[in-house]
Amino acid sequence: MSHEDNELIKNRIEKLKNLISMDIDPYPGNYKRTHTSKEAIDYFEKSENTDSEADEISIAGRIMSIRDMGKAIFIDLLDGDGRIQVLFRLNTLDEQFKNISNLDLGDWLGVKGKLFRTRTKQITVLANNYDILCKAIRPLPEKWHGLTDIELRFRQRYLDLISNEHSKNTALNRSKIIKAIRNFMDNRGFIEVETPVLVSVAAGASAHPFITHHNQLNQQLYLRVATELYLKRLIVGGLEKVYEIGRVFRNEGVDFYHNPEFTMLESYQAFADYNDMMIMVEEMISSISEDIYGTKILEFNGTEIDFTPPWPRLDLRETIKKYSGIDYIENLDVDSLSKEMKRLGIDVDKQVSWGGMMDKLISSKIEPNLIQPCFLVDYPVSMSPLAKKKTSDPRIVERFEGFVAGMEICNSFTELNDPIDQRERFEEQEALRSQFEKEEMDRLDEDFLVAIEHGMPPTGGIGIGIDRITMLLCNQKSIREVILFPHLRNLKSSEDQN
RNA sequence: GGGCCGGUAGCUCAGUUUGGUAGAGCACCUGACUUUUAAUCAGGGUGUCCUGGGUUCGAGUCCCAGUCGGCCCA
Repeated sequence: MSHEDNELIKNRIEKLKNLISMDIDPYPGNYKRTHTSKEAIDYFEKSENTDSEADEISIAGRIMSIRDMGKAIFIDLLDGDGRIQVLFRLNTLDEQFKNISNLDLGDWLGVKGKLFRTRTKQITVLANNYDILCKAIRPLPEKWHGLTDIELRFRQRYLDLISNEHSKNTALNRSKIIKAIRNFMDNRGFIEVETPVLVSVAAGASAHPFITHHNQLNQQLYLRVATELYLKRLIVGGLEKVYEIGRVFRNEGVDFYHNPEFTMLESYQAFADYNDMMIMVEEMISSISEDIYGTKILEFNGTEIDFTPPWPRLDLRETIKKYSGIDYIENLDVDSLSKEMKRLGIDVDKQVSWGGMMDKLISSKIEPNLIQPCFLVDYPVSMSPLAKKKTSDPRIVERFEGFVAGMEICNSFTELNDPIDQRERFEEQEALRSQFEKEEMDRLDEDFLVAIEHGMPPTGGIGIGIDRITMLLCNQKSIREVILFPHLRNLKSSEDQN
């Protein structure tokens, strides 16, 4: 809808013109506030307790509510810390009082005045003077029901943040979680690094990449699907403990657990193995929970989740047997595994590799049962082209995945550092990709192979999905609630957005 | 990819069964009110009923196609 058509916008533009005609700048460059809403309230309470008179203060915020009593007007201002009430009176403001009629919900306002308590004991700023800091020309969502339309909440997240306190809290908690992870890693002597987002081989995970292009170099590039292989190059280079918190991009569907771009923590540690990684994960998650909420036990989706270490280590083979009756070691070829899975009613596509079928078996029959934090340990080699084989059984690698609330939250292995074996595994992946066109496989990265041919020490690596950790710690069922701007389809035209 | 549900005022939603002048609350506009707080009181309806076709004397409502979103399944 255009501005000319909408009466609410027309009214506001009219008020804007009124202000300008009175030589009032509706968009000043700055405003010096002395207190946030919370600081002002704390300050007043303290002065009450010590019997010292509170000085005049200045606050600033967005107008959320106007209660006009004629010659007295109450306005609620919302700032980053919360809300505070302001009282405007005719006989303290005079001509500025009349001008309040040019204010609307959503405008930004700076107010100077002294604090007091109303009859109902609410701490309030008695305005001595005010400045318009920004005139808004579109209305806010309704004050009581707020903004509930899920599509609008995501497309216009700023409105969601204004109207829905829990959305704001989730955003703040996500920031706290990432900070806590950085602290955790930094305190353990890891160094934070940044590796390329634009890569010429989208290696390090089995995922469809996004394709892009560099004009001047006339070079096809991909957005990374993982940071893994670059971080391991750094291990080769002698940086013994590294991590990166970075966006990765996977060209796949969108649902409760997946967004095409998401944030991963990946970390690699020389002279460590996957057992050390398990300890790191359980310590990290439980200590973050403790840091932010003061407890290691949180509710998620109506269930109590106890993050207290140690988390059970469940042998993958035994766990699959327990929940499905299938022993994968007895079914190492495509035909027999697909027969077993069909017997369980799992629809198996002809165009899926053995590893792809195992993935499906685990996600459909095992994952939903893993509610309390646990690790599934020791995976088949053919599902894990970057992991080191167990010395006791070359069909199995030292790999684990962590699960909480039926959701995979991390993936880790003792890194494969035998360059001959690594090359063979990559070649096997490339062969599988040409055999199963629909399925994505890990990619051979020659430059990475050259790196580890120079020698990578024994290394433990871990990848943790930050979005999913945030879901768990913020009690959000959907990944879209913890990503400020989740991916949505485009609307047909910009016309439709208004 | 398949099935089901939804899109009506700036926002939250009725109205669809059984086709007949487009509705409510908040917001907004006019007026009253100097400690209110979902302020209150009196008055005012501001609309591409998601889009495009079709049926019909007549479509928000029925039919078809599309689009965006939600839920379930793959």
